[in-house]
Amino acid sequence: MNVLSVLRERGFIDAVTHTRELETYLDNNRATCYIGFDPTASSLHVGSLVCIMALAHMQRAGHRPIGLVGGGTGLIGDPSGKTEMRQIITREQVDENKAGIQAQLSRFIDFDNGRALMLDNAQWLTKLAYIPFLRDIGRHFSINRMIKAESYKARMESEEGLTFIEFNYMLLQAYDFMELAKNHDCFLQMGGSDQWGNIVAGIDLIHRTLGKQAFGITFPLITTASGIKMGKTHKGAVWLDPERFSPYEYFQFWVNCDDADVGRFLALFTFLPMPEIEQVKHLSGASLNKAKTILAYEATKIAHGEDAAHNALKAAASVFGRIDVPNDLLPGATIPRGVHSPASDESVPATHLARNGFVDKALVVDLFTQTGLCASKSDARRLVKQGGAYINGNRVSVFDQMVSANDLDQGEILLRAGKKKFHKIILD
RNA sequence: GGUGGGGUUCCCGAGUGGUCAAAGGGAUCAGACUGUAAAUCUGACGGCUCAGCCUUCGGAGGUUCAAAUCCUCCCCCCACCA
Repeated sequence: MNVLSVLRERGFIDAVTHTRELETYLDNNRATCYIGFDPTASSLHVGSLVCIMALAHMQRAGHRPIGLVGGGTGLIGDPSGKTEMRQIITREQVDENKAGIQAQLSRFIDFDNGRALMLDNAQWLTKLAYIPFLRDIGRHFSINRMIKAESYKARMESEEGLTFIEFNYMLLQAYDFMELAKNHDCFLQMGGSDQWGNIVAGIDLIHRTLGKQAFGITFPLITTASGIKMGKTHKGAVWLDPERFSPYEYFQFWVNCDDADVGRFLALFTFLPMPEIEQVKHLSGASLNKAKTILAYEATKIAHGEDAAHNALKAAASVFGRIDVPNDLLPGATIPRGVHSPASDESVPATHLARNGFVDKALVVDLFTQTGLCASKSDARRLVKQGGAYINGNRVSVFDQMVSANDLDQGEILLRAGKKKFHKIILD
């Protein structure tokens, strides 16, 4: 089965240009393809995961992915799919963020021996001279056509308007594609569906300047079953950087996905074989939770490694109770099978505090605030008042309760806010 | 550059001298129900030394017993005109 079919089957495809020709091209070439990533943050988040996984699939199929960091375009800001102007970032920030992104991508893609490339469009974009650019590139673009593009239309009609530099984004991205086609033999660009206009513009430019056929694939915008863009939580974006978003939280993010999303997410965000995933779609009720566990495990393993996935699973079992992973469910998964019993472990978020004068000195509410479980002391009071605060599994009923000696369990205290948020206090 | 309209608590959006920590909706959080799901219902939703007090309504001043609401200057956004 060729990559295109794999991607199609797993739900990656929103639109494809020149389907027939692209299929032939992929069948007969060790193709090079690219996706651009914004260097607006030092970490990628699950919003980019579809793109990342697509690159990984391309590599598995023997093609060569290029991760292009938009160090040059990041200085401008893409208006596509945005309702307001994006903040322009500085050169220094771009460089810093670029490093973080490269490191993360290498968890999903193998960059050894030129099997994949990491490039930065600042390399060529910052060298452009205005007049030659207008003369050689600008002449190929029709304003009439551009303003009809969905990405610009929305902004043209909005109150915010569209600035001239944003309007140039399409030309720059098309130029990127042309540059990659010329120097790296890259004739396939992929991206989110909001990139369609930009990708097509690049294909056009390549055709006009190099006289060659290039291709484009776009991915659907992944929304959750409840209709919101995937990857947003109360804490903001779900980052791939373990420093910003721990593997435990990452694991929990997947466990907590909507029932209706499990099959779709397994297809998109794991490499498990499709026939097995099809079986999951027949599950319902509580048994679906086991599939969520596997989804979480596999996704965490891909992003953070096997050890991290393992620890997250253990941590989940220890705070939420035993987790049973049956042998016959998604047999292709590498998750440890059987019953995972609650056991003490190190993956629950923890805070170390000095033991001295702790007992009968520390206010329970303060602990909730200090550990970040509550945003403020008022928030903590509220939590207690509404019965959502627990200390070692016992509900806290009075807001000014002190920590007493019986609250210590081998020098540790397990705090819980609501049903799912845990934090451990360890006394040194 | 001119004229007009705006900037309100996370977001949208009421409020045009006291009854305003500020309607309503969304988001979020907690409780109940469950399966660490969804939907639903209930409650909360600026901070604190919490039945009281303190700080918020673009910024800085001013009028007043009292201002998000009135006045002055400044900053920013939008529309139309040039």
